[in-house]
Amino acid sequence: MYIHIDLEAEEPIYTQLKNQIIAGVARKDLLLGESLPSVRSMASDLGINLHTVNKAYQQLKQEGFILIHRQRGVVINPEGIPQANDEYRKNLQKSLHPLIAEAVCRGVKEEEFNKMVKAIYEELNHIKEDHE
Amino acid sequence: MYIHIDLEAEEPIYTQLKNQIIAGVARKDLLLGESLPSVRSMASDLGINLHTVNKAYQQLKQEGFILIHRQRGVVINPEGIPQANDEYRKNLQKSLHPLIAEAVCRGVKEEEFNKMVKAIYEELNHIKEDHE
DNA sequence: CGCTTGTTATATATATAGTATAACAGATGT
DNA sequence: ACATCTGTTATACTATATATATAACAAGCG
Repeated sequence: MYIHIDLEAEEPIYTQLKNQIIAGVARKDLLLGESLPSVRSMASDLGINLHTVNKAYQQLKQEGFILIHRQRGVVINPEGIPQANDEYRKNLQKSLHPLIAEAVCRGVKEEEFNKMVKAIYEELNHIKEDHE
Repeated sequence: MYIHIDLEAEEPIYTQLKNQIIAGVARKDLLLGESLPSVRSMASDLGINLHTVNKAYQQLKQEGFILIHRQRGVVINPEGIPQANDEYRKNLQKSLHPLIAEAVCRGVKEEEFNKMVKAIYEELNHIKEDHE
């Protein structure tokens, strides 16, 4: 899977990496059980430090997206990603609230907001060609 | 308007303050043209430093939520908040994307997501009692 | 004039982000 | 057995962001 890091962005590198892996899982560009590159080779590929990759991997592991076997490496959780629970929903609501508050101030109605959400859902559901 | 700061939260204080003011505008708890406390009195009220308040105010000014007159103080933009434009929509989409990607991974369908959005829109539209 | 306003300038402390090396420990391949 | 790959841990360093503490400046108002 192609991953692009913007070193100039204000978003931390490990966050960019995390989000792109999560997006890869969401759009099934990364399948359950699929391997990810080792911290060293991923770091080398992206031109960043291995600790930065490790930080992203550790958080993805903590959140249930990946499993890390001592020497077999890193794989997308073959059991699937832990489904939404109350704590997750609470946090999602907390993240969504300020975005919607500003949207309301700027005149974005619920229908338009829903259209943006729909567009993102559809983008993530696009069928990908099997390449390679 | 009541503002509550959590000093232990990972979210920066100036961000908490910004978001609560924006939410106040969204739910019309703060009206256009209404005054905000001076940086010093707001800082004193919240038990934080005046520079932290100033940072929040500067960003709110930059984003068009408030006007700052040299000595008359700080007011919610009487002309109204600048309406959504292409740049704002692009940024909103950028903020929304990772949230939805994770939601997809965790089995949150578009309908449930829309329900959460709807709940927040409704919370912001609740009519407030006029208290003083 | 004296007060309050926002503003600017330093200085300091702490935390986070990122990099650079180095070393350790477990599993694999030859 | 041995070298090699894996994740992991430790240390050190730089840079930036967050937050505080003082102090001073400049403009308007009563």
